[in-house]
Amino acid sequence: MDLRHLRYFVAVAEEENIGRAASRLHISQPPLTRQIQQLEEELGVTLFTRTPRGMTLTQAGELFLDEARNIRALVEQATERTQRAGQGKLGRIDVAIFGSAILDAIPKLLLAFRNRHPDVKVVLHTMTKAEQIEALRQRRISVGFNRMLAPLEDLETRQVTTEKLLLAVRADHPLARLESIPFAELQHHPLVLFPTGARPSFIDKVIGLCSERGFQPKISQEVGDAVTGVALVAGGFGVCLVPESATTLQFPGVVYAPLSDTPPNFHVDLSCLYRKGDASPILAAFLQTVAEYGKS
Amino acid sequence: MDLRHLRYFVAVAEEENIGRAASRLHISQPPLTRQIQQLEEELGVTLFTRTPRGMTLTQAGELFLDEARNIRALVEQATERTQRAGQGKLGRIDVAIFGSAILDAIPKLLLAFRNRHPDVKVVLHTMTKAEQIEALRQRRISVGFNRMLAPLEDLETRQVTTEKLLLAVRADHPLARLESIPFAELQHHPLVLFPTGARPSFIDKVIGLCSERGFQPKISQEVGDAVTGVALVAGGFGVCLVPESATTLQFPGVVYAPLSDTPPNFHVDLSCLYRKGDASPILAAFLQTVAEYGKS
DNA sequence: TCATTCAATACCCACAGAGTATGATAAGAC
DNA sequence: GTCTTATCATACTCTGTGGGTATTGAATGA
Repeated sequence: MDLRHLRYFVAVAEEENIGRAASRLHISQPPLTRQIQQLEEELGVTLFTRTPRGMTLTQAGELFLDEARNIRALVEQATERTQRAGQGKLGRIDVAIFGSAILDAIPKLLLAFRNRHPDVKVVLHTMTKAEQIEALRQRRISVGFNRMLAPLEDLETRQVTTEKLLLAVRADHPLARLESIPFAELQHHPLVLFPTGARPSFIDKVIGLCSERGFQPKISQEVGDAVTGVALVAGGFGVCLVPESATTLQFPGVVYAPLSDTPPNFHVDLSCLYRKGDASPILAAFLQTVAEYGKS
Repeated sequence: MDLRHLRYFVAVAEEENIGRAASRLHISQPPLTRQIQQLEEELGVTLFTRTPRGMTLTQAGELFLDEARNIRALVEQATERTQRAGQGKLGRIDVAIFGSAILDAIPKLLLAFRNRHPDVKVVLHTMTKAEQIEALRQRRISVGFNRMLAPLEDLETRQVTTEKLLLAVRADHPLARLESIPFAELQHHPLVLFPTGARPSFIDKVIGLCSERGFQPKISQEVGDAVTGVALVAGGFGVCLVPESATTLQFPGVVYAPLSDTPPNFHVDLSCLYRKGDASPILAAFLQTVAEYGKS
């Protein structure tokens, strides 16, 4: 039995006339007769009673008509859904983020993707950089967001945004009174750094900027994420360089001040990471949104 | 797209290897490759990622696998149900009965049929003989039960049972004292007759039996059915000839007495009536049960 | 570096589905 | 009653496609 048999059967059942059904199906009458006979023979059931006025369904035929319509509808639905899945419009994507990445770009980006692909379920996982890389290789996630990504053999990176850096200081700190803080000032104040864990990280970026200017920062404390870092600034542990997006994090008694006289490349990138050669259409759609987001 | 495509696709998806899937399907590898390619092309969707180790489903492929399995299960179920319908094991049959036919044979027969064909819904309609004939011609029913059926052009009859006749008399009636009542006694007592309506009927049977013996019965009253007839006997309207099965109808103050010295053919048939050339397998199964019931 | 193991391609054959022409049958028209 | 017309079924031919064999291409692992 074939889907063709079902299509033909439904046509004949609806027209109650082989000739009309044949022309509706754009074939001639004899092959249609044969197909119906074949179907009946294969089922071992008489589906129609033949009269000189046409064909009428038997009771078994009525039942089979219902079933045939169901099957055809299901087939249509299956192709439609599969095609949507193939276009990245239906399905699921697992995305890794890191602690403070949720502060700015990521939520906007996810919102944009959700609006464009409402039937794609986005599952978020909070992971460190090392965890993201492993999860990508094990195919537990399709894309991860992070900073300071070094090139890798099997993983591709793409820059999402770039942000300049600001200094988080206590409101009652002497530096807070300045309009903008000269970068060199950093050598005189203890620094809170983040994140701990996998290198290279934002920590190395800050240390690198300092050494470009010929000094080594005084490290007051290393912490896991920007939130904790700013909290320690409030607690008097020193000052802390943060990406601009972290300023959405308003903390009582802490202000974010711009710096002047900064070294070149005084900014930090947010990138995403995915498997080389991953042909998933959902990933492609996701990266498409990422790219358009980066432009704006 | 074909059911074959689905069958092949499921095999490949399950084996994750075209060669193994091909041997499972008892075909060689190249045609299977081509069928899968065809399917992908028709859907416009990549269902598998090809690796040198085999084929693994894409996300869209996973979805399509679900759908394909559903469709195949539905097809299987459809053929199975249709075949059961074609064998008269599934469906519905509309059966007409007349008033007092429900007294004996019909319920037993329906019970036997129900037991043998539990998935066939039997719908009962109470109709007079004329109504049954019209309903049969209009295909509103498939079979009717009645007595005294004359041969008809387009309808077939089949005898179900034959019953002898008994006389319903009041318990305080002089005849009730006799062991058995000589038939000729009937000419001295008023008779209650049933049913009114379409001729020939049971009434004609009784009158015929009397005239065979050379007398005309005194007709006390004509009523619609046996129940009313026996009720009038209880009320003193006279005596009433009833088929044996009516004795299940116990009425206070009425007894059923056998007759002696009866004319030949002193019994009445219960027959069923159906369309000539009706090929419905459910009717065939029903008539099969009727035939076997008649034997026992 | 070579053997192994996949899928993909090239090419051929046979069968089944579609076409044309015709037959069989019953219902209406006159 | 006869003829026409509608229906479905059959006979026969042809072509497209599914399936077969042989081979190539690509990647992995010994």
